[in-house]
Amino acid sequence: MTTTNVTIGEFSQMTHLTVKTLRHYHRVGLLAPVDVDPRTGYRYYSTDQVPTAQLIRRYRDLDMPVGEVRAVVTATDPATRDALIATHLDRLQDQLAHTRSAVASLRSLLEPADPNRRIEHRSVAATTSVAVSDTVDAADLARWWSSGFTELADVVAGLEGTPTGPAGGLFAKELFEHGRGRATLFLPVGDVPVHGVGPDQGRVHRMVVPAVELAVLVHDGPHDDVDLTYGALGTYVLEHGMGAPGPVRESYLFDPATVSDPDLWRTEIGWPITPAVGTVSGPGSSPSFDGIS
Amino acid sequence: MTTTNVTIGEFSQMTHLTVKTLRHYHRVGLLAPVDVDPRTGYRYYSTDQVPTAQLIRRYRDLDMPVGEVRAVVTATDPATRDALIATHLDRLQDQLAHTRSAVASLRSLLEPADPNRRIEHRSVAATTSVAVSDTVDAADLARWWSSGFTELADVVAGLEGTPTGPAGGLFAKELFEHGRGRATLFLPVGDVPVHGVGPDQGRVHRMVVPAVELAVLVHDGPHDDVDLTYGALGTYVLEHGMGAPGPVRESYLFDPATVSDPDLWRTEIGWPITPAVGTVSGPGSSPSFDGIS
DNA sequence: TTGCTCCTCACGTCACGTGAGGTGGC
DNA sequence: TTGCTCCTCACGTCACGTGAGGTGGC
Repeated sequence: MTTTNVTIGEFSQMTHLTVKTLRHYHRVGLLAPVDVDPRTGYRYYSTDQVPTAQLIRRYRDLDMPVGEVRAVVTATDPATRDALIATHLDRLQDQLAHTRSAVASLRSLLEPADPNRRIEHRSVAATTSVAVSDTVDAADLARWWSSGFTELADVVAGLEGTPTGPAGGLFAKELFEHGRGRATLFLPVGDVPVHGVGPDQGRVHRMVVPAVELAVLVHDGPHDDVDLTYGALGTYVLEHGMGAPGPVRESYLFDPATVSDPDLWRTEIGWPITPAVGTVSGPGSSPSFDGIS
Repeated sequence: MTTTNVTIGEFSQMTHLTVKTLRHYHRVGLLAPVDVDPRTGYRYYSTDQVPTAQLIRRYRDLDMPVGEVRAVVTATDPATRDALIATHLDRLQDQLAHTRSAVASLRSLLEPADPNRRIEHRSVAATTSVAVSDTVDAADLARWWSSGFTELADVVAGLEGTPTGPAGGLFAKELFEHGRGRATLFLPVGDVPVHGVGPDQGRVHRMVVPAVELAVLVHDGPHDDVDLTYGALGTYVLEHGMGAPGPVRESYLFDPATVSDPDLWRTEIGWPITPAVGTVSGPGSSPSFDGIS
């Protein structure tokens, strides 16, 4: 073992980590020098530590949080380590996909605006459903949504004659206003008794989705752009002074388990409104919210 | 114009920007409400502002800094705006490329280490060169390097019998230790009088690159990984207690103007060492630093 | 001995989020 | 009137960087 202890400046030149960064990593316990002179406070690193420092640099280059880097470089079990790395690489993939769709979405936003889409009013009746509910962060919503769909489908698969309409979602306004709030995914099962779904089956429970008056606008394509439809719909509702409390609804006119291309998705957004007085609103016979009305 | 003023909460639901974020954007002057009640401080937004908010969301999704987003959304000239956007999209491309190479580099680091490469000692004589020098941030080094190469090549193109050796670089240690420092790119032109390159021609100037003793290690491939070679070389030099002051040198045994695939690059890294006493070091006849020695 | 390297400590940066404590609006 | 919405202000987060003021090592 011909290792040598070097000063922080020398170690910095060897690893291309700045002196400030090395002191920071010492403070947060990510990379401690092998020796610290108790009198002067001088840090001494071993040439042994160069490979570790190089790995740390790579992980940080990939924006892995410092806490996770610490877990990776101190992991004794290679399987644990590899799992952490794989999880992070997946995260990078997700970010890349997100960036791609944001670029596409920006391009389409900069084109001349699409003609105003048709908004309709709809009275939706209460429906018995099976549902999953959670308080979630807006940032995690997409992941939550797809795993929730799978959970629901698994439970409903064994039931007869179900579902009786398209799946839907309820999203509390705090989810958008504060970035965290209640989200519910439901599948209408009608009034047939549902064997095997008692008050609780795993996280899936029965619930009666309440009746509501909605202004409804169709959103085509992936949900990265769904804020555009919310904007158009909210503008309409508030300019007509008919906003009402309660969660926003979404109705999924596709099955994400079989339609894997989000470009083919069709979603209806329903914004709660005050019941129309002196206005004739449709009897709820449109195809989309049928399962609910 | 059927616009309506809405509260911050309503605007938040319409745009999917949180209330906290909207207040922040007001504070930093990115998106001001059309009206603020002077008595209560209540913010009121116009439904007109929804499209702008949606754009802001897209730009921020793409990690465009708030200051730039402000410039983009307040730009009156579409050409200016488009240029800002294009610049940012280029930045994203660079980041993507950087991430890709960091992933590749991580994979190779996790493989069993490559056999130790051969380090040689070399005495390099002083050489007359043309050069560009700047104090640069380490983060900008790659960009600086390629544009500097172009500048040098342009000036040298008209000279006869030049260059007399491969291009090289000098990098002050502060560049690595503090993330900012002096960097020099040079092309040896020998002792022939160089017409047209006086003391100054644009940023290109003549300089005598001084003689030095070096430990030299070859680095193959793109420079994203160059810290690995610095680590191996620095470890060797310091374990033998022969570190010397002065900038690190690089010698580029390829022409980046013609070899566009960085996988084919071959770079020599030279770390200053104390002149060998009682050790026979090569006479400097190796091919790489020949132009300098 | 000079000056170069290293040290600590407090604060700054960026884009928000958290949370306390309080008031206005329907 | 209740409680829900909105407000400000101060501080926290993350991963460092900046800069002042001071000491150690060759």
